[in-house]
Amino acid sequence: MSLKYAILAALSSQPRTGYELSKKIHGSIGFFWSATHQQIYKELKELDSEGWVSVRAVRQSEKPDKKIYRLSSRGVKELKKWIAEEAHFPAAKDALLIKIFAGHLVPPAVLMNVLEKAATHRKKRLKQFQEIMSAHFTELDSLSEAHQFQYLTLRRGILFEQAWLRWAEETRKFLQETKRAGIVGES
Amino acid sequence: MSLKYAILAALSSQPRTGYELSKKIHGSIGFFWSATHQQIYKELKELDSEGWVSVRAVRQSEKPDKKIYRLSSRGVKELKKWIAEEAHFPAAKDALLIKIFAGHLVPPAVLMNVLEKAATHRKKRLKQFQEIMSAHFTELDSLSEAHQFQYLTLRRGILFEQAWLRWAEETRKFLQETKRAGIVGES
DNA sequence: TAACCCATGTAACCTGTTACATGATTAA
DNA sequence: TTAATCATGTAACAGGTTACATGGGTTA
Repeated sequence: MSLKYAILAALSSQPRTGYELSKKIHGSIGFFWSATHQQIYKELKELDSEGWVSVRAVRQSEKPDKKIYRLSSRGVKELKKWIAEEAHFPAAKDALLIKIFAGHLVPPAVLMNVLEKAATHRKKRLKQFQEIMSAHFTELDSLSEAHQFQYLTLRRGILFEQAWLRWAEETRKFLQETKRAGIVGES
Repeated sequence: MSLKYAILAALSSQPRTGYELSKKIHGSIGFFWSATHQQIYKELKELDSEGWVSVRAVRQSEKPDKKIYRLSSRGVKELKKWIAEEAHFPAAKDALLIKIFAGHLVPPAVLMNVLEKAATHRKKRLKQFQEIMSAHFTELDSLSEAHQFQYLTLRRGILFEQAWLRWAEETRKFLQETKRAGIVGES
C-alpha cells in the first residue's frame, strides 16, 4: 500500500529510473521502507497507467536502455493527500524479540551470541547514519527544505539505533548474571 | 516465516487454543509480532501436520467447542534450534517516515497534525507498557525464568517508545520553527 | 576469468489482509 | 436490542520474496 507513496516521495526531488529507485530505496528511504527491484518495476508500471508518473525512454549506447520516471501533477496531488492522512501504527515484526521471549529454553550463552551478532549489525548501521550526518547535515541552516526533512528521518534512525544499543547492553548484563547463576536451559 | 516460531514461543509456557493465541499475540508477543486469527488457525493446522504441536479437541456446553494445542518435544527442539540461528535485520516499514521525508510538499501544520496523532498512540502504548511493568514486573528477583525474559522484551518496548517520543519532540520543535519562517508547501 | 555494475523484466511462491460465515451466551 | 465474547474457519485478494533470464562493460 505505501510502496506507491515511497516511490512518489523518492521522485519528488528529481526524476529517476527504476534502477536508481531501487538503489535510493536501499540508501535513504530504504531505512524506513524496503522493497526489491521487482516490486519497484511493477509498481512504476501501475503508477504510469494511473497517470501519477510519466515515463521517458532513453536509448543509451554502451549501456542498456533506460526509462526515466517523473512525478506528474496528479502524482504530487495524490502524494500530498496521502501525507495528510493519519499514519497507521506500524506492524511490529522483530524475530529477535521472539527469541528473547522464549530465551529461557536455551543456555544464556546461545542467546548472548544471537544478541551480539544483532548488535554488530546495529552498530554498523549507527555508524553509517552518523557518517551520513557529518557528511551532509552539519550546517543545518544552509540546507534546502527537502534536505531539512531528510535530516529529521536521519535523526530518527540515530536515536533508534542508540536506544537499541542501550537495550542490548541492559540485556547483555542480564544474561551475564543468569549465566553466573547457571539455572537455565542447559541442553 | 517467523509466525510459526512466535506461536511455538507462546505455547512454550502452556498449551493454548487458537483463540487464546490470537489474544496473546495481541497482548504480549503481539508487541513484536502481529498476526490475524485466520493466519494463526492456518499455521496451527500446519504445525500439527508437521508434528511440532499436538491437538486435543474439547467439547464444551454453553460455549463453542475448542482445540487445545500443546508443544511437542519435536516442537521444542525446532524452537530451540531456531532461537540459536542469527536473526535477520528486521525489514523497516514505517509510513510516517515517508510522510516526514516528503514533508516539504505540505504546510508544516499538516505534518504537525499527523505527528501529533501518531504521538497520541505512542504515548498510549508507552503507558500500557508501564502499567504492565508495575503490575507484573516490580520484584524482578522473584520472577520465574520465563517471566524474566518477558521483562527484557517489555523493557525494549518502553525504551523504544521513549526514544520515539524524544524524536517526536525534536521534530515538533523543528516544524514550529519552519512554521514561523513560513517558507514551505503552502497549498 | 570471475565477479560486479548497469538495466529491465517474468513467474512461482509464500505471507498477510479483508470480507464473509456461523451461532450461542452475556453484558450495557 | 445492540454489541461484545467465545470459537473456528473459508475464500479472494494484495503485498512481498526468491528464482530465473538477458547481456554488454568494467574492475580485480
